[in-house]
Amino acid sequence: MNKWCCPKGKKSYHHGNLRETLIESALEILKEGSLDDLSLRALARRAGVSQTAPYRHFEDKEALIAVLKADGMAKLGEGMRGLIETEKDPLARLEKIGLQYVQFAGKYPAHFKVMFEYELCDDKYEELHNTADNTFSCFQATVMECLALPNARKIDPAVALMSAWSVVHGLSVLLMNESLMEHMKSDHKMDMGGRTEMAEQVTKLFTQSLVISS
Amino acid sequence: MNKWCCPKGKKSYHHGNLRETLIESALEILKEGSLDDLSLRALARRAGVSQTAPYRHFEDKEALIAVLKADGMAKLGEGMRGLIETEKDPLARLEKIGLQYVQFAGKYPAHFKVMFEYELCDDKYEELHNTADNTFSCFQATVMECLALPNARKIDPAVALMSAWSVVHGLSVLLMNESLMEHMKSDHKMDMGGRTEMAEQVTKLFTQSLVISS
DNA sequence: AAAATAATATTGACGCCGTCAACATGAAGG
DNA sequence: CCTTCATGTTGACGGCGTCAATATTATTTT
Repeated sequence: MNKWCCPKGKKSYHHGNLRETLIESALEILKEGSLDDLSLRALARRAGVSQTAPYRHFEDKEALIAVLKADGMAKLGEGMRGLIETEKDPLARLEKIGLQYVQFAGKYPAHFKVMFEYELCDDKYEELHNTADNTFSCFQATVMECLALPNARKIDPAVALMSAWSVVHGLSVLLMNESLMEHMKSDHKMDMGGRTEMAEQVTKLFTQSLVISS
Repeated sequence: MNKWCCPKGKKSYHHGNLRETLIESALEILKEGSLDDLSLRALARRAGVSQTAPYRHFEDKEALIAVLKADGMAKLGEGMRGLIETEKDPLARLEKIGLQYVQFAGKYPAHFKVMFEYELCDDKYEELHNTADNTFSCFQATVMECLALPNARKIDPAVALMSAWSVVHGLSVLLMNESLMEHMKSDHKMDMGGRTEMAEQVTKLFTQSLVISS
């Protein structure tokens, strides 16, 4: 395939690579814009194609969103798998995973929002389902390793998992919300420090709660 | 005012109470529908009024949203103030406040989403700013009381505050997300139990991390 | 090579949405 | 009574997701 791809930018009736182009454009928009800027029509425009062309590649807008969600989940998962291999201490790894999670949200807020705020019945999209499952397993495995530590406190695994996830997810969301952070700084005389430092300290406080304090 | 209010449901050119009607309708929609169902046109329709009538009472859609956000913040704050008066033990109170927070999100997910996912420069809306500030202070004060306890561990106040808020907010958000919860239950053999129990245990785990374990 | 088929893209329309400009109605106050 | 001003209406604009009908081109079959 792709044999007919126009060699010198000549306009041809068929685009030849529209699906990938649309996805890439969408990811670019998510990098520099907000969720509202993401419309099928805008993507079509950007690809120099008619407004309904995308429907030959995505059943509807949700199907495109599902791909973007899967892409984000995959990126999150890659980072986690990297840390699973390089950081063998479960507690230290959990802290690093948490930091990574928060930084991802800070770097790509719109993409992060699509991943977690755009709801769709996602077992309808197999790739998304599997990818999310995979990424989630990395996180879960690390928490479970922490609970298996000799000095671990006795905590219900489900509670530990939800707690860990809630901390990093909540922190990600709150830090992304400018007006909330503005409240903290100006009106309550709180020095929030940098994103990274805050994330490090918050995750550290959490991991400490998993083991017997020495 | 209101003198001209139609006494027997007779249609009159002037509605007489449109602003409140719109707000109430919006709150109803948030109770039983999703955020997408909330449009100025739908509200106007529901009030039996033309599509541009709302613009005599709200500069634009954001201004209406600001009112809804303020309303939600006020309700959250009321609950917190109630607990400040009835529960004097800071740790127990923090747990109850956390539970309340999570339950609010569970009961009114759409309203909760408007409050935290619909971003707007909210110091443009004074009432919202003040209400949010007030509610936030209740939460902050409780965390600070915990840190002032005799057996409190030494934790940076900003870190403790962000941690506490992250836990309850993150948990609220994750529990609201059906597909994420579906992942947990089906694919990872986790029993999440009920919303309430999970919230209780998660917040308890957090408050324990604030004090020296006995 | 020619004809049939399937994939891909286009045009035009529909009903939503937020919002604006111009106009209509009617209550309030001199 | 007559003006003023808040409140409501009509009609329009551009944007959105999406559908039906049509056109163009790639691939496959004959």
